This record gives sequence, C-alpha cells and structure tokens, in this order.
Amino acid sequence: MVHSNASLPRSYSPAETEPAIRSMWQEAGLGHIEVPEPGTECYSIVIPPPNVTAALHLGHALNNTLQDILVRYHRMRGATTLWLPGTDHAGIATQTVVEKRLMQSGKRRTDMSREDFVALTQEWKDEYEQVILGQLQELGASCDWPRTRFTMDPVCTAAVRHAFFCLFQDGLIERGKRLVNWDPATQTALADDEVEMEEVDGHMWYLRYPLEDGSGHVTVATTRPETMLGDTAVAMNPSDPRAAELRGKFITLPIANRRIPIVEDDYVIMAGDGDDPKAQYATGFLKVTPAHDPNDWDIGQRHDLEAINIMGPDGSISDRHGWDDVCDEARPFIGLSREDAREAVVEWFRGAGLLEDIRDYAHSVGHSYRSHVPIEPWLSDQWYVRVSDDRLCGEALRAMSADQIEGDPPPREIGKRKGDGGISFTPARYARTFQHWHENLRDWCISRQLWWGHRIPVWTLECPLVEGLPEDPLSLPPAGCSLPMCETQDSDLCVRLSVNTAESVVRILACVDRERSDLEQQLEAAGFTQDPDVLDTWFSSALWPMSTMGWPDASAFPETEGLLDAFNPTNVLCTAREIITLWVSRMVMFNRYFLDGRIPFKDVYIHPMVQDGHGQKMSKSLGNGVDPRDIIHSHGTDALRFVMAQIATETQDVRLPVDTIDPHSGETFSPKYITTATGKMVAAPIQTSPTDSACEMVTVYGVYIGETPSEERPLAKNTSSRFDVGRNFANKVWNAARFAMGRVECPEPVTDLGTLSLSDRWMLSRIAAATSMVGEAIEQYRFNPCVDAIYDIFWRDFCDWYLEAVKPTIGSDPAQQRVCLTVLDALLRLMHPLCPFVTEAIWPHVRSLGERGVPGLSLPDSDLLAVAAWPDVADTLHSDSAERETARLQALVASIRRVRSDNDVPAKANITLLSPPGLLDLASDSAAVLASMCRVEFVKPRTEERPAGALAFAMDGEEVLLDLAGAIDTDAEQARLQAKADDLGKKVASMQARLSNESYVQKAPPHLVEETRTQLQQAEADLEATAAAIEALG
RNA sequence: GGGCGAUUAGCUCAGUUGGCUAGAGCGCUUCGUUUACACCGAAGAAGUCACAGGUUCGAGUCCUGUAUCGCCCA
Repeated sequence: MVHSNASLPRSYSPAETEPAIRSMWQEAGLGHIEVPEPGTECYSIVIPPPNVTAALHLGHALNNTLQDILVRYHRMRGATTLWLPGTDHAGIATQTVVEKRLMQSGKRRTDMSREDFVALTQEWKDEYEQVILGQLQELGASCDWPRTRFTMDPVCTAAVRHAFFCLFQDGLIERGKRLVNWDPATQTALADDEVEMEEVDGHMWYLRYPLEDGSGHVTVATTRPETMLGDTAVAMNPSDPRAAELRGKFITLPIANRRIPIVEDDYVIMAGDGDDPKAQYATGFLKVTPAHDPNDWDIGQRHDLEAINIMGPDGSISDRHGWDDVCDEARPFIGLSREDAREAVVEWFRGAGLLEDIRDYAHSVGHSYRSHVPIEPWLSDQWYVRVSDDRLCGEALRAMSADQIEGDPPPREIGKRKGDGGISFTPARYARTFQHWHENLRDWCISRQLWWGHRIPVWTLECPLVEGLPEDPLSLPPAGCSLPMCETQDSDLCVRLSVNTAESVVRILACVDRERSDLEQQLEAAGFTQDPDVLDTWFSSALWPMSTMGWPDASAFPETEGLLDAFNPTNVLCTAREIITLWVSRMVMFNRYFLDGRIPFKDVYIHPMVQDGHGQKMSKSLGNGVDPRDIIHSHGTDALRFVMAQIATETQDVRLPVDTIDPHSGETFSPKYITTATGKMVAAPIQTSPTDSACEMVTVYGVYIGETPSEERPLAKNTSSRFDVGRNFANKVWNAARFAMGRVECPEPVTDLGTLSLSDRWMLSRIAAATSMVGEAIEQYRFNPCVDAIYDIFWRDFCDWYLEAVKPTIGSDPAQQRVCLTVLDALLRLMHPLCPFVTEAIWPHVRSLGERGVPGLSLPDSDLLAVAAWPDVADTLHSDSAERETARLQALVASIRRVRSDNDVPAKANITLLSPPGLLDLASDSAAVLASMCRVEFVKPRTEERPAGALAFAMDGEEVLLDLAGAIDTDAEQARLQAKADDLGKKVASMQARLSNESYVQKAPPHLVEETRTQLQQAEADLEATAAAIEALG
C-alpha cells in the first residue's frame, strides 16, 4: 500500500506494507546479477542450503538475516553482489520423514519400487522447497533467485559424478570392509558426526573366561556381554604384573567354544590404576571383539586378529555375516535380538557359574541422530573417501590463516600454493575446532543404504578369479590381471579390481563419469550392476560453492558461465558450530582439491545457536522450531530481523522463550509442556484455549508428530515478547520519518556547514560517526554492536535530541530543512540492511521532497533504497566542537529536567535560567532548544543577587540558578543537593587517592594522569558550587 | 576423558587490545497526551560483575584454582 506524504498512517503496519515492498524488489530483479567484467569488485555468499525435510525455524532466520545484512550492505557499497540460494536434499533426513508419513498409512518403503519411492520423496521435496524459499523471501532475503539451486539439480549431479570419478581415479575413494556406525533401525551406515553420544545408566558385567590349560581363569569386564560370541582375543597390559605368567596362553571362549589368544596391548587399562575412573571398574583383562568395537578393531589390527561378525543388519545375532564356527552350544543364540542376546548370554554365564559380578555403570553410548537407537559398530562393505590423505586434510590445514593456526600446518613438498593461509574464522576460537578435526581426521564413510540421494556411480561385476583378466573390462569374461587399476580405452571410464583370494573372487569396479549413459548401458549389458547405495548428503554439499557456479563444465549449463571465476572464492560462509566438521571441512578439502588449491571462502562466520525457552537447541528434528512467519505475523519482518541481529553476539547462545497465540480468541498464553521420550521439553501437541476450555488447538510440535490441524482444532501460531523491541523500533522509524518529512516544506541547499546551527552540525557529525561504526561492525561480523549503533543514532540522537532541538526553528529555516531531510535519507541508508522494509517504504516519500546532501555528505538518488549508495562521508562532516558543545547542552538540559522533576515543578510552568558567565553563550545561543526541551522561558546572566526560591546546581564548576518563580520543596531540594554533594565527594576522594599514589603518577600513561587532574579540579569546583547552593537554601 | 563457552540490575543480555563513578532493553516507581510516535516522552530506584587467590599504579576484562550450567569432540 502506498500512501501520500500527507496521509501516512500514525503507526507502521508491516502486514500492509511488506507485500508491496517485496513485489517492488521482485519486479526490479533485486539480487539478480549478470556476471561482471573481470576486475569488477565482487562480493559473494552461497547460502547454506536448508534441508527440505521441514519449514525453517528461527535458527535459520538468524543465519539468513545476517547474510542478508552482509549482502545488502556490500551491494550498497557498490560491489557486484551475489547471494546464491538453494536447498539440500538431505538424504537420510528426508527419506526418514517420508517413510514416517508412509507409516501413518500403514505402508513401508519396501512395499513400492525404488523409482516410486523416489518420486514420492520428490513430491515432498517440491512442497517444502517452495515453503522454504517462500520463507526466505518473506524474510526479505535479497538472493539471486533465478539462480536458485537444489543439490540434486542436473548441474549439481554432474559435479557429484565428476568429483566422484576424479577421486576414484586418483585412488582417494575406496571400498572396504570396515567397522561402520550402523543404525539397525534404519539399516544404514552413519558418519561419525551423525552419531550422538548419550549418557546411559548401564552395567558392567564381569565374566570369567577359563584358561585353555585348565590352570584357572581370567575375568573380563564388559558393558556389552552379547558381543562375546565374536571375541577373538583377551588383551592385557604388558606392564600388568600377571603378564609374565599368562604370556602365550590361550582361553577357551565359553559358549562359542573358540580358542583365543591372550595378547598384550598398552590400550588396556590396569585394574585400580591411577586416577582413571574407568580403572575402578577394570579387571585388567579386556575381551577383544574386533568386529563389534572400534577400539577392539584397532587392537585386532595390531595383533592380526580375526574379525568375526556375529550380527545381521537388524542387530540380531546371525551366523550369515562372517560367523562360521558356530558350535551347538552357541546355536540357540542365533536369531536373538541384541537386547535378548545380552540377557541370554548373562544367564548362560550365571548358570555356568562364570558370572563373577554385576555393577551399575554409567557410560556414553552412541545413538543414531536420526532413529535414536544405539549405534552398532558393524563390519560391512562401504565406500570411503580417504580424507586422511595429505592432499585433502593437509590442504585444509594449510588453508588456515597463519594467525589462527596453532603451530605450523603440515609441510608440502612443492612450496606454497594458491589459497594457503586464506581462511579465517570469526569468532577466532572456532579455528581450533577446525584444526583439531583435521589433525585427527578419519576416513569418511560416504555410502548410505538409502534410496533418496545421488546414487554411487560405480558398476560392479563379480567373477571367479582365473588366470588372465581382460585388458578391456567391457569385453568379458576376464582373463588375468591382479592390478588394482585397469587400463581402459575410454577416458570417462575408470576400472579397479578388488581381488579376494580367500574366496577366489575378483570384483570389477567400474566408475563412469557424468553424461555417459552409453557406457552405463554397455556395462549393464555385460552383466555389471550399479551399486544400490547413495552418497552421504555432505558429499554433494561439499561441492556446493563449485557446483552452483557451473563446475566442472559451465558450457553445459550456460547460465552458470563465468560465475566460478568471478565469485569463487566466496567472501564468507555463515553457518552454525556443528557444521564446521560436517560441511566447512569438506568444502575446503574439495574446493582446494578440484580447483588447484583455491579456497571456497575467505571467512567463516559462526553464528550463535537459537534455543527454545528451555535452553534446548531449536531444530527441525526435535520439532521445537518456531516458524519465522509466526513472528513476522505478530511483529513484522523488520522486528524479526532487528532482534535476530541484536542477539548475534560473540559468545552467547540465545534463549527465545515463546508463547502461543490462541487461534480462537487471539489471546497470547504460555502453553503447557510435556517431556518427550528423549527427555526434551516441548509444547504439548494439543492445547486448550485459555478463554474457552471447550476449544482446542494443535501446536507446531503436534504437527511434527502427525496431528493434522482442522477447522475445530486449528494450528496455533507462536509469538514472543522478545521481538517487541524490534517492532517498537520499526514503528519509531516510521513515525520519526513521518514527522521529519512533515517539517520539510521548502528546503534550500547548504553551501557551508559553518553557517548551520549547532544542532545541525552536531547531527551531521553524529551521522559521520555512525556511518563508520555501522560499516565497520558489519565488516567485522559484529552484529550486536551494529544494532546498538543504529538504535542509538536513530532513537537517542535523531529522535530524542535532534528532532526535539529543531522543532522551534525548522519551520522558518530552509537550510535546516535540507539538513533534516539529508539526515533522514542517510539514516534510512544506514538502517536499510537491518530493516529493509520500513526504510524502503519511507524511501519514495523522502525522494519526493527533493535533493538530499550537504557538503561532505553525498547521497546520490536511486529508484530503490535497496540499491542506493551507502552514505559517502567526508572527514569534514565530523565536528569536535559541535559534539563538545552539544554534550554540554545535553548535560544542562538533563540537570534542569532533574531539578524540575525533583521539585515537582508543573510540566507547563515556565522558568528562568540564570546562567554563570562560562555557560552564558551556549545557553543564550540555544535558548530556543532550552525552551522547547525544558521550558526555559528566559536565559539571563547570573548576578550576585540570588532570587528567593531559586534552585541551584553545579555545572563546569559554576553555579547555575533556576528561578522557578514559585514555591519550592525545600526538603526535597536539600536532599537532592546533598546526594549530589555526596556523589561529588566520593568522586573527589577517589581521584585524590589515585593522584596521591606515586606509582600511579609515575607508571600510568601521562595523558590519563593529566585527565585525572583536570577532572579532579572540575569535581572540586562542582562540589564547591553545590555546597554554596546548600548554604543558600538552608 | 579432552576442548570451548557461560555465570554482570527483578528478567533478557552488552561491555574489541586492562583506564572516567560498570551500560542497554524490558519490568518497576513518579510525572506527562504542549498535534511525530502511549509500539510515546521526562525523571528515578536498582548490580559484592559466581566464589577464592594472584599479576598490576589500576581487574568485569589477564593468570591459577573452585562451584554451577551448556555445547562440541572422544
């Protein structure tokens, strides 16, 4: 809605204003850029693509608000600015929500074909992609919308295929049997960082294992007795006093009846040893189950132990995945779930008299971040990226800026490289997280047993190992070759052989580069089958700053041509803490690997975490997320953005307690909370209306767990009083602008700042200061100080002081009108990145009032504020004298107001100021200001004669008198003066003490000592003046 | 177990290399609708800067330890 100046409504209505502003931006193509000529100043950010599982919450609103502030600021500064938007397919998360929804109608994924399930997931993606992009648009995000990407778009898929192919060819991707974090519920492997450690109250079981020679037994302590079926050794510490006696002996493993060695390994904690609390529970003997425990796996590697896998993919005991010495005693355990097997094994030991003890034991157990069941370390075939290779993790460390890395990065043989030392973290402490991660990096399991995602581009054929493998793998049968890699005629095909001599099988692995469906067809015709697994989502995310810009071949996607060279490296990545390991690391490694050392971004900014009212992280997977649209609805977008930026401080995570709005009555109330199975506090799914107990509503959490809102039971929106400050601010902006514009009738250009009034010169000086403060704050990612600076310049300086100060004069002063208009224009520009809607809404009205600008402050016109230039401020705009004089005037006004207030002087009563000589010029020159701000009718020089009933206060060491021309409250005045005198007395004493301290005078910087002396004089004079006033009163 | 962070006014939080009597918003008390704004204005009260040591002329800020809480990594 567009209003004429005369009819601007009294208060700002975001709901009526924002849609029109958004369509203006949209029509103007705000955010969309063409690839610039080389040499143009560029600024770019790729959005951390939100996953398509659910709508965005306030955590995303925080991150994207900050990015938009950066982007709008740099756009106004004149850089060609690209903010590239998009969404992420989020393999396991999206598949899980779709499967959950299927479950509600009693179906399972396996009831349909892979194609049909993927199509169904695609529908979900389409729906939520729209929701998410809509949310970002409502937030005002000035992205380059025509360039929106999805991680499974053809251009991204091409990048994934090519990256995989290159890594495969370079020997950095391999397939292998290793322990993975297996989620038996969803039956997929998980990366290390998808495993959440949770403290559980478990037990330590003490099991006796008989020695083979019948000479006794050893007792092992374990939290997982059921895995003993897969034990292949017992380990002890070589320094254990019992070691000598037991060296070389064997155990007869109960139940399994397996002969296993006693090995010696430093890893084993000795019983009762030292400070280690684990030692309190240790026996000194450790059962070693390489196939079911990562530490045991390592021990197994060191001692060349067999790994016997005793579990199936569902976590039940199984003899079909590598356990082939099953004896009769062990057979009844086959098929038991891992929980049942635990009880059965313990019972067996009890029955056999081999259960020595059970003790309560609290310990951490890995749980799936998705299904929340305990993770099973499980031996299976998976694909890995060898990120521990120096070409990947070494490059990540070498990308760290020299002043943030601790020590030196690992050396590289071939000198320095582009991108070295180019990445800085803000706040700097997160550099440590990054460094530590890469110094302890383990290979990255990238295969996921899912249907939704980028399918692994490898085709496999197993055949018997016979003499002579073929030179060309497409002409089978094979004929003899045991090299890991085969030569092929086709450069888009890479073939590796994996030979299993034990089973006399050779597995031929053929990786196909992108866009070669002909090769794929040939392989399938030759009997090869494509790997059923998909890639970890982060594999495609890792390529995001490249794939969205057309890598590897922009000519295949012409709209991306030139992007990569203009905008990669991007300027900053804005993200959350836990993403440093999941995503930041992998982008750095991949970008550097594939782009000749180039880094994907220069800065990494880590934003605070948004928590709910109970201090729990707001997250899609917990269902406690508050939809930013709810806040936009109750407070407006600028209010949301204002508060989001305000809470972005350097250290603190932020709690946002939220209330519920009753859709029946519109009333706001605190919802009832419940505790979920995982111990989290969430709003109960169904709430009762606070005004009518017959009415109910569904909460966001309710929708999350499957409640469908209806007409009788509508969805309840959230709100929070935390956003009031932002709403009030936007309203204040609206009103102050309305008022200021109303006073501008016939502005005249200003040719000389020196001719302006004190208030005008002061306000322009404040604008100069604020412009640099706001700019510097944004450039340093200090969003909270930025918001403070904006709040202060606008509310405190402009509204509370300047507008009040010019009220009496502006109507008859065309130059002042020009200054006022200029200041308003500059303020709108400064506030625009933070509050784009209200400022853009005011913009056309400011434009309609004519040119803006004064000498030293250039403000070129522009159709849209969003693309207007950032204020260009000359040094001459700053005025020390105006700032100093105004500070005095402000102090004078404050003192007068205080005196009036303390003496209950009626608001409308005029008073006379009797000024001492030092203050007279300022007070006379500013008589109009004093009149409008504190009803000083006359300013007169003070004489020796003190009028009866005059009040006094000290200023600059002189006594100022106020003639109230009426009765005063002597007691109150006495009290006020005495309090002031006490205060000054303390101040004087403190400074005297400091100055009488010789080491202070000698050691402190001279300017500080000098300052203290001046202040002491001042305070002493003020004290004297105050004492005189008390005297006169009493 | 290792690492990081937090503890400042009733509440939510600022406080960049140590330096005026520690700040803001909300809330509270008092006053005020003189036509920008009551989503407002004026004035006020309110803090042992978690605790204990230390360094320093000077510590909310730096160091050591303690307590409580949170996050990340094992």
